[in-house]
Amino acid sequence: MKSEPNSYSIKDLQRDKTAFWDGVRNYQARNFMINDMKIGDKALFYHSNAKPSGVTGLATVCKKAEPDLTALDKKSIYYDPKATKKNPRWKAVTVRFVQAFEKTLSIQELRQEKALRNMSLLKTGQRLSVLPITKAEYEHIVKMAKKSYV
DNA sequence: GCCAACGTTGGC
DNA sequence: GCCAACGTTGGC
Repeated sequence: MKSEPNSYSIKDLQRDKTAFWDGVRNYQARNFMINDMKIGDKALFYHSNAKPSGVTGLATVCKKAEPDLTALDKKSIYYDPKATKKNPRWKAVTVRFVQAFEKTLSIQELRQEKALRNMSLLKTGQRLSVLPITKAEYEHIVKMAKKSYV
């Protein structure tokens, strides 16, 4: 799950404990949250447009997708004129903080890993803010994070 | 700031 | 349903 740290960072999640992942306005990303993300699922927290960009921590899904009502709020930056009360159009899961890495695993470091070669996050032109990862990819990145503490 | 690689919109 | 124009994302 990607976020720009100047809008919502892993530190913000650490402080808040949980966060409703609102503001996703892409159908593919939304559908991942609705169809594929279940309570207890593990997630990587990724900082985009950051210095450096990369994985900065771990989270877990603690609430399944429910309507994202910021789409109905005209004052919200996430307002969507096509959303209605009957059909809010957008949904989002809630995630719980698990861990903040001491050091960001930068996208350059991730690209160097053969085990992550096929990771959807690293594919050119991918712009989805919510992306699926495999168990192997997740575990590999957790291992990398542990190594970087030594 | 640049720009490639998308997704979305809307006229037809 | 096509597709040009436009807007956005995000690494660099």
